[in-house]
Amino acid sequence: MKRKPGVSMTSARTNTENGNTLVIVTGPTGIGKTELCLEIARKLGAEIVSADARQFYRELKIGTAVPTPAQLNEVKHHFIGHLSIHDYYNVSIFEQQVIELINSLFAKNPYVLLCGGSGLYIDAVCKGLDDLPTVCPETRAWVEKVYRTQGLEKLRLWLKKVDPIYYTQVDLANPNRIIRAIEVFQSTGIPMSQLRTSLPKERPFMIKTIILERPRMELFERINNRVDQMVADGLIEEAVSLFRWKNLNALNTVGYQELFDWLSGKYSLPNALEKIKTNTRRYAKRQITWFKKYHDALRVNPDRIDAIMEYIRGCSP
RNA sequence: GGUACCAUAGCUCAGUAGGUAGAGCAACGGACUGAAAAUCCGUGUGUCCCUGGUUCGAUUCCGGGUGGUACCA
Repeated sequence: MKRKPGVSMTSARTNTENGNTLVIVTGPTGIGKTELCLEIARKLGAEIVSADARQFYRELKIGTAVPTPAQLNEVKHHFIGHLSIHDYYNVSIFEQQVIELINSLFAKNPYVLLCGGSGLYIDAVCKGLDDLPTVCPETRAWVEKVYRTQGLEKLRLWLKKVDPIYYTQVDLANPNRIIRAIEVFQSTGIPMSQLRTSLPKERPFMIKTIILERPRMELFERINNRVDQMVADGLIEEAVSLFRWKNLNALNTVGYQELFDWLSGKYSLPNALEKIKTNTRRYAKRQITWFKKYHDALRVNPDRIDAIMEYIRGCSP
């Protein structure tokens, strides 16, 4: 649960002998990652790997602010639109695929860009995940059904019985965490608390992390404007076309759920659009909180391209 | 111009039979290991419009301003 003090989150154990560098560009949604990454990629001749867990899905374009076709054409991007919303996917698969990919990309260029705002996915690339099982859908459905029919307290008691240690560590108000721990035990017979080591994996490359920042008010204004732009670009039509799949996990996403609620008659369209803005702002806030633990990163305004390039090219991280 | 009503948190409003105040939303802070744009936890941030008066004490009662709304001219 608690991370060991002093262990870096983003470049814990790296082998820097070969000089290969993974440049991570992250920050809250709407800060300007896409534009900046494109410019960095041009300067370095590097390719871009997305760390944005919603841009994976090819059906989600407008609402997830994927790069334009022109941008995608100019610089090679990976992990954008490589999945359908009907596919199963998770962070662990991402970790394996990205590590494999970037190691092959280093054969062409000493720099690879990892660009996106999904903190858990970035952590998976930087320090890896423990060897936890991916459980079969039946097991999850079973545990979920117990939660729905018998409530959270029932799950807590279940967890207390199968993993009393994790019971004292986990957020007991968060159903997702408890469900996960139970399903891990049910499918392996090993308690979650034994499988979690939290030991960072060694990566055969250097990591430099850039966290983009702007004044809060400026960021929120950009977010509000971007939502308006998405609507002008056809977000509503996109949501309407996906309405029948509204229960898929990939569509449990800001920008879609609010419009689905409107389509279900829950509230008016102007209300739905206002809620998209609010929920996007909250998402940005959660991201900002997450990135606060990246202690060894460069925190910079995306306009300061010169400082950013100097940081990337500089000898000392 | 006259009459009535209103003025309290960023917004919409409640309240204090006189003892410096609280809801919703917004906002802010935090957690996070295969659902992560997900999921979950925590926090009131206030010249109670201004100014005199009464009072031990006024956001509350009274007078006068100012601003707003409605109706009458």
